[in-house]
Amino acid sequence: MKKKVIVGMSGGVDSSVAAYLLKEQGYDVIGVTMRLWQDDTGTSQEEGSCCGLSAVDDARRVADVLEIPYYVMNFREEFKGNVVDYFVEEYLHGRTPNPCIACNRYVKWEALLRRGLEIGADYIATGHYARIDRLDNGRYAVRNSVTTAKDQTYALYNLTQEQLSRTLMPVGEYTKEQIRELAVRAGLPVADKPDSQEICFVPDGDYAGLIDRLAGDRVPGPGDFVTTDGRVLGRHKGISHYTIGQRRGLELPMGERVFVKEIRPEQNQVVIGTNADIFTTEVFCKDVNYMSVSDITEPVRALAKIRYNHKGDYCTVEKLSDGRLKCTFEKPVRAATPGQALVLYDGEYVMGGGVILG
RNA sequence: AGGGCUAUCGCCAAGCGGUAAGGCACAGCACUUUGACUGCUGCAUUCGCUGGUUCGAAUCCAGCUAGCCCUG
Repeated sequence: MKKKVIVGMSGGVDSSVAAYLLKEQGYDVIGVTMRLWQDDTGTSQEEGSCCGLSAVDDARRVADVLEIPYYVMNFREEFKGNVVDYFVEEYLHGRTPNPCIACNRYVKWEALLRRGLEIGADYIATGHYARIDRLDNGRYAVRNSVTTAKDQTYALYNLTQEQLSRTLMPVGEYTKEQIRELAVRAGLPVADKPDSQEICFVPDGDYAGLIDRLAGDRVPGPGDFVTTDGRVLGRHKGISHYTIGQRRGLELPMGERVFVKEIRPEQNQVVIGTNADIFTTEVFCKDVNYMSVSDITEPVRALAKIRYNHKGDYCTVEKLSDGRLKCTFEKPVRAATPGQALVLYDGEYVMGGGVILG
């Protein structure tokens, strides 16, 4: 009896090859594109989006070539509630969200997986550059892709054991180059599509416009730029326009480069400092998801990534009585940003992670 | 309205008779799952204004204007 797998197809090269590989491996493959954001009017939405019109067209063509069943499923509500609203809310509170992590956990691996199970699937699969292993301790953990250059484990730290036990990521065994070659060899019509870039529901990068549209008068207005010792340096455009470590767009001619050191939502202030001012050695995080380990009972040394694309630095992780994690880095890290994820690594495996606190 | 000082790119600031440094800001591009960081490129034919001296002035001289300080 063939195992049935639902492949989330974005219309891009990676997920297309994932479907191809699974079929080659003997699975009963069903292609699904998730309708996430695009509205019913069918307007705009260009390439680079994971949920636009071209995505559906391309995915359908790939499914045709592979001769697998293909469906478009509507997840707009789930996406709006778990990703977009969260994204906006975080910015309103002066934090910097990572929507892809929320999308993975709550939309792809919760809504899609549930829907897949309902139609009899055994697994869900995606085109992520990561691998999943079952460890000796019985736990499932996301493992680095064979290419460190294209590693996407950071965005997957929040998946549950249940979700991981039903997940396949065939693309993690290859490099991006090999994936493109496979796409060409398999005759997939998307072999040379460019990688997507921006956050999919803000393709033009206009965060402010999106936040204005969704939050309206709840968007925080202008306030003061201040120094740590309370000196007012100027006016800012509203805290949702800034993130920790940001330099550009401040419009503060201080003679030297200055950066956002802290955002104080309750006082509507943005604290400014020099580059040296934004390094910290201690980072706290909450909402911890444990992956390769079931818990952290005593201090442990681990590599930690503080943002996507951070190469990682070593720290000692300690679990506090309230469940939060205290990470003490061996070397100060730059611009730890509330709202972003801190992901811990145990060798090649994701140990767990949480959300950075202010 | 007596005396002194200063006026150079959006901000700060070199320059001191030989044909406008630099920093910050800003813009574009690259990179990018932080509107991040970083990198690259660009950014005063012109030096408060008007005359004068000189082969040649932002640099010297005169007047005017503006700001600051002191004395009334």
